[in-house]
Parts: sequence; C-alpha cells; structure tokens
Amino acid sequence: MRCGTIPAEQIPGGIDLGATLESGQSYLWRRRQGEMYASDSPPDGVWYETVIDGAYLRVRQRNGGLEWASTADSEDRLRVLLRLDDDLHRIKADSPGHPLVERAWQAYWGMRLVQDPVFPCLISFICSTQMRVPRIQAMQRRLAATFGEPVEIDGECHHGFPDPETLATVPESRLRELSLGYRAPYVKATAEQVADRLDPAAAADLPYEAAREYLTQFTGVGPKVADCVLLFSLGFTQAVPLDTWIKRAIAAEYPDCDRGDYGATSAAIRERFGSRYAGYVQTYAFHYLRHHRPDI
DNA sequence: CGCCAGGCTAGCG
DNA sequence: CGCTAGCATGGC
Repeated sequence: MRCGTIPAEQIPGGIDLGATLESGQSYLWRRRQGEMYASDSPPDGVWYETVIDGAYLRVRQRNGGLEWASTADSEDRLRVLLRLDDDLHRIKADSPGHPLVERAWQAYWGMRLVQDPVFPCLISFICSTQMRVPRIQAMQRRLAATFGEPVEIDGECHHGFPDPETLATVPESRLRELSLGYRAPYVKATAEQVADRLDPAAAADLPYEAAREYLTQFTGVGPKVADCVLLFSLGFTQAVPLDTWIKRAIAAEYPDCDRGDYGATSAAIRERFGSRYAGYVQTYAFHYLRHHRPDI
C-alpha cells in the first residue's frame, strides 16, 4: 500500500470529508465498518474507502487536510475526485447572499462537489429516482458486491463498480433481485447503450444545455438525472438538478423562478444562484434542506 | 393503511 | 406538442 497526505494549505477553503461523501453526490464511497460519523462533531479520523479503476483507495481527514492509502499512487486522482483545487472562498463570494444559501454555507462549510467516474455516476442516478439517499447507497453497494470486480486487501474483499459490459449482459431479473424495482430495465438498457459505444463522457465537450439533452438519450435519464451527472461527474458546476427538495425551496423562497417547465425554471434558478457555480449552491442547499427540514 | 422518496417512460388527447 | 398514470420498494 502506498500512502500520503495532502495538507490543509493545499485545499483552498478546507474540506469536510464526511459532508462531501455522505451528501448524496457520490455513491461510490463507503465509511469503514464500525466508524460512526456524528454530524455535529468534527469528522476527523473517519476512513472512507472505494475501488476505482481496479485500485483500492481510502482516505480520511486529519488536521484539516487529508491522509490516504492506496494500492496505487492516488494523490492526483484524489485531487480530481474531491475537486480539491476548487477555492471555496472564491466560489462562495460568487454566490448570492440569500438567507437559505447563507445558512447552508455556514452549516456545511468545507463540503465539496465530487467528480465521480461517469458510468458509475450515471447508473447511480438512474437508480436515484423516487428513492431516498440511504437506499440508493444500498443499491449501489449491492451492485458492486454482486457484479463488481473483487480486489483483496489485507484479507478484506472490496469490489469496484461493475463495467457496462457486465451490467449489459445481466438478466433484468437479477437486477430486480437487488431491489432496483422498475429501474432494473433502465440500468440494463443504459449499460447496453454504453457498451455499444454511446459515450456519456462525450457530453463534456458540448455546451451545457446541449450536454443535458445529450445525456437524456440514455434510458432512464431525464433532465434531472442528466443534471446530476453533469454536476457530479462531468464538471458542469452551473448545473442545478431540480429535485423535489429544490422545487419546494423554489416554491417557498424563489417563486418567480418557477417558469413551468424544467429548462426555463432551471435557467432562472441558475441565474439566481450565480450561474458559474450555481450547482455548488444547489448542493449546499439540498444537503441543508434534507437535514434541517425548515418549514418551507 | 396511506404517503413519500435526488423522476422517467409510454401512451394518451 | 403537453399532460399524467403507472411504476417497485421500504420507512414512517
């Protein structure tokens, strides 16, 4: 195992690893067994682990920075996965000073956007429809444990996320056994499309709205899931996924942004949230609303 | 029991 | 086009 540290000085604005990895952005990391995360105390020392591109990787927060261990040299990868080069102070300065947004920044300061590999992200969010975060996590865990490539470390077995080719050849009934419900055929169909060379990463080369439209070619992907993939995998920090929580917030606090259809409402709230990093603001707001449930 | 959860597809008018 | 019934599953 290789290991290393990334000091706090190299992470502009700092990091809250627990908030970053348990806020419903990424479903590829697992908190190591027996290590609890109390949301009202500093999450120092809690390990999170994953398998990515065949490499085992774990990371924890130490002294405001990060400590990692991996079967590969993973520092550069970690910088990408956790967007460590984002300057949170600069991003916050670009965002509006609305009360809701301000409270969210304060409550979860240090939460970063993630940049997941695109296929696992795509499948995760196809599974996310009409589903709560803990159950989405459970589904992705079962997908990996059942169909993912095993990697053995120190006598422990870990699994990567299954390849498109693997999921494409799995019978739908096997996916339903993992409690994917009506999402099972969507997952299979999308895996077939990717295996058949329709590349979700190609969206990254398109302008934002064309990229969203491009991703809806995949079965089970509408505008909301597409926005999640653009935001949490393909680097479109302006994407604002309109889920039930954000729609509720729009109705209560930004009613003039409700323009009826998804595209127009999305454009309006994007403008309201500061365009360039509107997705950052949305991610803070989503996390805040989900845990505080204010009367809106 | 009913309602809801990071919505989407298909099929209607 | 726009509209919405139906869709699996589990927790409260």
